[in-house]
Amino acid sequence: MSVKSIEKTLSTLDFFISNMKPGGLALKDVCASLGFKKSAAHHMLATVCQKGYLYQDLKTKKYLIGSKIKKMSKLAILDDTGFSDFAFDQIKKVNDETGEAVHLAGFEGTRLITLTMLESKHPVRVDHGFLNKDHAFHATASGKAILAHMNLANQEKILKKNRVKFTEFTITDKVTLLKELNAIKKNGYAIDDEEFQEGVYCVGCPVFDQYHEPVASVSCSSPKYKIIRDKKYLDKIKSFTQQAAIEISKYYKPKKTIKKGERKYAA
Amino acid sequence: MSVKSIEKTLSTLDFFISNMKPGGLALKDVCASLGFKKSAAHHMLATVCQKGYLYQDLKTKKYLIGSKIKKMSKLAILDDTGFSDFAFDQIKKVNDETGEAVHLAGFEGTRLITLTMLESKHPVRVDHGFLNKDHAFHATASGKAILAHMNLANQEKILKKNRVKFTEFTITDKVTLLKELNAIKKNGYAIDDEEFQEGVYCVGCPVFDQYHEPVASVSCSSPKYKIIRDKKYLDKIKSFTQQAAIEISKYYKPKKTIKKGERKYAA
DNA sequence: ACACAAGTTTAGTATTAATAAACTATAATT
DNA sequence: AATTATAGTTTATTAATACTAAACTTGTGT
Repeated sequence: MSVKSIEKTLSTLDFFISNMKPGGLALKDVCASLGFKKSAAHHMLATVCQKGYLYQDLKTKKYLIGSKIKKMSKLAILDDTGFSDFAFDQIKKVNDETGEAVHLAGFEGTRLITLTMLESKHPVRVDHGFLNKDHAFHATASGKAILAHMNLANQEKILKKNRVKFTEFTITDKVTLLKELNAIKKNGYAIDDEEFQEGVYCVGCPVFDQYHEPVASVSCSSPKYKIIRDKKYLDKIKSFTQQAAIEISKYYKPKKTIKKGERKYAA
Repeated sequence: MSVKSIEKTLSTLDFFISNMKPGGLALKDVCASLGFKKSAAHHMLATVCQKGYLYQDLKTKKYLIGSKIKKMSKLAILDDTGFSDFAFDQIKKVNDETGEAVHLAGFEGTRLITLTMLESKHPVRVDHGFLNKDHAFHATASGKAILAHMNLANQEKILKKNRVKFTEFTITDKVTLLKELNAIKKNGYAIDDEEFQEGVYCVGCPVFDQYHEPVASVSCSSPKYKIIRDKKYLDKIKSFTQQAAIEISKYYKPKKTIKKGERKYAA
């Protein structure tokens, strides 16, 4: 079950984060974009302002990002960039060698999150269109690579969530998907053959922590026609992606600087 | 009117931001601290997780800061540090010359926010205990300095909000406060004589934008006994604080780099 | 293996958030 | 300057929803 007024509120914050304009956003803009009644939206925004997450300009009546959200941006808690930074060199190597888009994905509970990515020859470290966006576990090489190595209980939790059909090749059937995951576990890499986007072929390899629990994945995407045209091209991508994932896994191995005690399992 | 479920949710996010622990926070911790029933809290947290603002570790069941919040911390929208950076040198000068705590406060709608502060000899640029915290307009030198120079309509809006009595010296009576504000406007500086904290005496001066609208204030706090002991000490503090406020106001004067058009009024 | 603690789910009720309409204030138009 | 239009705010009502309580499940420690 979910609490609807919270959903609406957080969707509104999402909207502000993605669509902020210099002078702020007007009530009617929020209503128009999110389909709220102005009265209800007003009550909601008043409450959000009261808590300091937004604030309303006294003259223009427009809503702006409040101090609470700004405060968040300065918090040390959020600095978990260590892993992404460590992984970056490896990600870059795959990008350099293949010239294709490379992604590093992590997961939070049942969500798959893009931590870092590199576009074909164009490094994009801060592209908020894709970065931190959550993706489908069942329809991506990154997702399946992680999923395959998870314990069955957590696998189940993620698969229980809606398995959206993105293309005609998206595997939505549970049994088929479980077979696929088994194969991935044996092979050590996952394939996304136009399952998320048409014409896009990806290879994904899992990153493990010190307990050999999957915690992230590296994936490399290529236009499918290249894969078809040159059989060896896939082998090349596969090998570099796999190597990167192995190297990144070492982040969890030698160093004892990582939190000990609390973290006995994969996230 | 305010929406209670939103209040609770945002209070919960506040709680996570302020009280986060390495392994995350447990449901029972949230309930114990905020006085929620576990069932209700569970529904709420499930929704917040669904929206990606938090997430739940699959093994430990503890709740952690989600990607949405992390994403916020990387957004360019939030970078309004220009003003604080410009002001810092002036703030520092007051701190160097007086050795006392100096604050730069701005405001968001009807809230007074600490933007930067310097402790006696100990520069604290990132102290989340005080930074970005919102303070009382009616009981601080910073607040009254801004309030005095505001237009009456906005003054009214802020004064309408609860005027809490912090000490026996806090002015809560509206008529008395309005007289005080008039005097401040004439003098060009505001005094907080133990109105917020006992034994603490502050001087506050307004910072104006290009339209001569008050947008911020500089304040300098001193233990009251020093003020009593040495009459000239107050003059010294007053003079440095005032000078800083005048200098900081220049941020809005010459440079045309500031957003033009949209911002015709004070925030 | 048992008991305890923490988290999850469910169904029912009472509170609450959304509605609609009236009102106010501000901006645009003639 | 007066009028109309537009956006935001407030209020009372009702329909919906979030909270409660209790049963259930899962996991942990003894």
